[in-house]
Amino acid sequence: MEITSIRPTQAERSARTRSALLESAARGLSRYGYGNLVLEQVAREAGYTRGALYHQFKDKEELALAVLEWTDETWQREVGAPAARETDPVAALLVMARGHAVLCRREIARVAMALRVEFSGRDHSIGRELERVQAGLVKRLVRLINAGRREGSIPPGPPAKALALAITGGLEGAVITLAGQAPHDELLAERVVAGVLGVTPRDPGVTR
Amino acid sequence: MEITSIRPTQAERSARTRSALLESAARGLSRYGYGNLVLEQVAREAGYTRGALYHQFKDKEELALAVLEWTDETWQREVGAPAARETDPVAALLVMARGHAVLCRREIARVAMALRVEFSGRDHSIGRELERVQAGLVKRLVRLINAGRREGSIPPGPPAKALALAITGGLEGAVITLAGQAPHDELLAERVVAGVLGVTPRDPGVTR
DNA sequence: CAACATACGTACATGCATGTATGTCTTCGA
DNA sequence: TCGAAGACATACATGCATGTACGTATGTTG
Repeated sequence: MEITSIRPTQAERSARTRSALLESAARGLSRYGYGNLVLEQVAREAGYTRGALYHQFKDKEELALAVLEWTDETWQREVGAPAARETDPVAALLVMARGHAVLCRREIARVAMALRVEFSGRDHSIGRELERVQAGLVKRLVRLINAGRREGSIPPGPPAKALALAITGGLEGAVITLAGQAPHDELLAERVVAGVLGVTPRDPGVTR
Repeated sequence: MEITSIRPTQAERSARTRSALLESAARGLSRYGYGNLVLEQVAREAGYTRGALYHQFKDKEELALAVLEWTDETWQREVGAPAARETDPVAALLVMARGHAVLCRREIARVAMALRVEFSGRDHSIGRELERVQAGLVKRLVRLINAGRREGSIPPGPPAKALALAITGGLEGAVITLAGQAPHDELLAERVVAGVLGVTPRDPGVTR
């Protein structure tokens, strides 16, 4: 970290406004969706005008793609990485559930759901990027599920991919609807995942 | 049923076009959401023009409200009613899960999710109606959960309302993401609900 | 069958959000 | 220190979807 207070260099300045715009856009996307998102408001809530926004991003689409990338990175860092440190597959899946619930309190996890409603399955760059991210997550879940089944901690049943899809959707839906009702959101997120997997979580009853 | 084939009376004609428009709008809403829904396309896919649409509905908002009401009625008839015939609370909840999954194959269940993304929590008539429907469902779920807990078939845990919210969201999210992958969607919907409740379903998957 | 109402199509007006072009000020490199 | 480039604001042009006004044809009622 260099000295940044007195006179911010241009790169820093640019980076600051960029993240401010990204955060504002993420809030807007999760609240209103892509179609209803108005860039004037995004810029103003970040403390700028549309001029700054169009200076940083080519157009609305590229802004949305950047937000998507940003949220994915955040997810990988705050949910994916902790889960990766678990050795037991089931434990890893449950850690992901809890982490996702916690992340959702910051209402950034709704971005994916919002964009999915509007672009899922369409021939559109946002839709494709969305499915790319989703596919990566599903792939990871499938590996964990298969590992758990080989290990015997996850019972056999429907194809692992179906379980993975159900987990991503069910988890997102549940925590969004719970709207960050701590502390139940974590427990219930865990229960959704455990239920789909067909395992019984240790469930301390009173979250400990 | 009167004779309708030779010369449709005006009331019948009107009713036909109205449901055609409603169905088209429902598809459009679940695919694109409210903001991206273009009425020209809605009308054309139903075989009419925007003139017919504006004759049947005051404006876009009223159309969306009518769609919402229509989907709710469909849900009550095809999912709610069968569940109401079950005496055991847990059985009723699981029947609802399966029914919801089946309903989702017709991609009308996505309507609520799509509208929720854009209007949830906002001061808007669609948002309010959405929450009204949601509140009714949650109330019903809460009653079933409480009954099950008194009966002992559902273990104690977080507030019943939190469970109910998690069920609605988790169920919707899971079946939407599964996108009607029969037959797994039914089983996994059931597992989501069972997981949230903290019960173990009989699980005919491995047909014991 | 005549007068009227209803179902629907067509044409126009309006608003609003996006994207672009231009201008101003600050920072950077030589 | 001076010119160039970057960061951002302002002003303008364009497109597109909504809503409305009007026209037409098909039923309906006396």
